[in-house]
Amino acid sequence: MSKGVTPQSKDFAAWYTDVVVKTGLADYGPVKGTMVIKPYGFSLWQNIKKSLDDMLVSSGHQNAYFPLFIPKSFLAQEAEHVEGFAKECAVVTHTRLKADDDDLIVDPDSKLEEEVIVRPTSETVIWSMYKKWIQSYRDLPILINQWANIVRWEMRTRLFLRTTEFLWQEGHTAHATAKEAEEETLKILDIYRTLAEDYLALPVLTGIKTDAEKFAGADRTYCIEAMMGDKRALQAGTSHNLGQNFAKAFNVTFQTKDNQEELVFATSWGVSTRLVGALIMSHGDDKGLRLPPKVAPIQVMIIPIGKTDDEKKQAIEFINPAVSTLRKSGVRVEVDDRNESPGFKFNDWEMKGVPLRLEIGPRDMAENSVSISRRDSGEKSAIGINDVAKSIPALLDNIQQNLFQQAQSFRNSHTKKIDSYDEFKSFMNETGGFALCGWDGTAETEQSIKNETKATIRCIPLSDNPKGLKCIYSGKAAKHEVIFAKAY
RNA sequence: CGGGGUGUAGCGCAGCCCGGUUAGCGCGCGUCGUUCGGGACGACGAGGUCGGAGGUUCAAAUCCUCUCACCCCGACCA
Repeated sequence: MSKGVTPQSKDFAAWYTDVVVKTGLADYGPVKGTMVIKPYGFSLWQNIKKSLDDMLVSSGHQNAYFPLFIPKSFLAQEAEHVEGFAKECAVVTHTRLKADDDDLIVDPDSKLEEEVIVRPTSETVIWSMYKKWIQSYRDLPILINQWANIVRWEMRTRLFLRTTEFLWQEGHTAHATAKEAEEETLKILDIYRTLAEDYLALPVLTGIKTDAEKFAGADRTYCIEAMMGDKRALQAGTSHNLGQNFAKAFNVTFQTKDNQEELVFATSWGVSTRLVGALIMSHGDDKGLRLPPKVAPIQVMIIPIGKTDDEKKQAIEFINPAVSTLRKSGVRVEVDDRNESPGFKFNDWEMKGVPLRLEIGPRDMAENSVSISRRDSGEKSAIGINDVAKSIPALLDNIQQNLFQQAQSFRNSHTKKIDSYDEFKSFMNETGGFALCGWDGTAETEQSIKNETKATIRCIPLSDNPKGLKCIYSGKAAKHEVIFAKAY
């Protein structure tokens, strides 16, 4: 294995893969498009998961678990939904294997009467259950979330960004009124924005998807969109207002207070392990990862330095009281006592994105201090041993803020208002970034622009104000001011 | 499914065109010793049905045929 990772400027895609594999976040699985999330990557995911789960639970949602397998017929119940997912479903057709000479073959006698699909998302199975659970307005709302794995048999995959199987959470709520469902959809969008910005240090645009880009079966899809280090857009989370579409498909009605029968209103929403990819691509640099402290598996790595084992042991003893204090206050601190050279360890933990590194050697101990390095800025300084425990939380906080600000100013400096299509084309082909443009609201315009430039409408920002704008493509009066970008 | 490419040690590769008997190199790995403040070094050592099947030949990693797998580009993709 060569040292370090491919520089971003040389090949962003190769840099990304290098980072994921060499830092031990994930590895390729044996089946095409699958990945193993290794302990370091899983720990990162669990920190993200914990942050979001706390917010979901404290906003009144409950966790539950629905089956992996769905009757094939369920998918067909909602017309747009089936069209959206049919092409990427794993289908279970048999239940047994049998020996055939030296080989294992599918036992033809075990063919299923009704084939079963592996969930690509759970709306259908969940709504088939909600039908049983909902009779009266008193049964509403239902606010359920599940943490699960799903399978979408995509043709082209990339670690964390698009894998055949991935982990996510999917919320599925049922409401008595359209207003309540819309409020829920927006509440979740705001929780996702908070997760991205306050925990992942990832500035996001919130907006609504065009009909072409919305979820198959939704009335409206809201999303958070982020800019990656190569200026391409990544959809980081979606929140759908499903209206009464799934209630119609599964015939889920309830009795109102005044004894009327009405269809239930629904929402669904999800974020996935793709967020890990978003973190990597928005904060990473040529040395590797730069993890935001709030979700970093290790926040502080301690490197003892000494010519002898004895000196290293002294260094560890020197820092131990501070380590205990930090751990008690919830800081994730580790000591690297591997038998490697200090230089190797510095590079290793920098690649792995640990926010703070403490070096302790004879020189530090003589000064009664420790050397401290920030991964975000590369800054190094010395801190008195007695100040370590109290300054580190503040430093971690500062790193969290700084990563957010760097990502935000990067995005802002690559976001441009454009009103000529010629400029738009060269922006998409050469410069790259987010283009803020007028759009006439037609699917034809959207499709033509996609065909000609590969740029898509990422979202109609919630702050939409098309007054006086003209469509970048047709020149007609703009219906919306939208964000165009090339996306993952 | 179209176009291109690659399969040789855990990883990255050379050898193949022009067949030759013990198949190499770097990294990594093991043991021991010296090192240790920005990717240390030495000695010794372990590790291979050369993707698979068939063929040509005295002889195949190398030539021929078939086959499988994976990667990249495209089409596709909430």
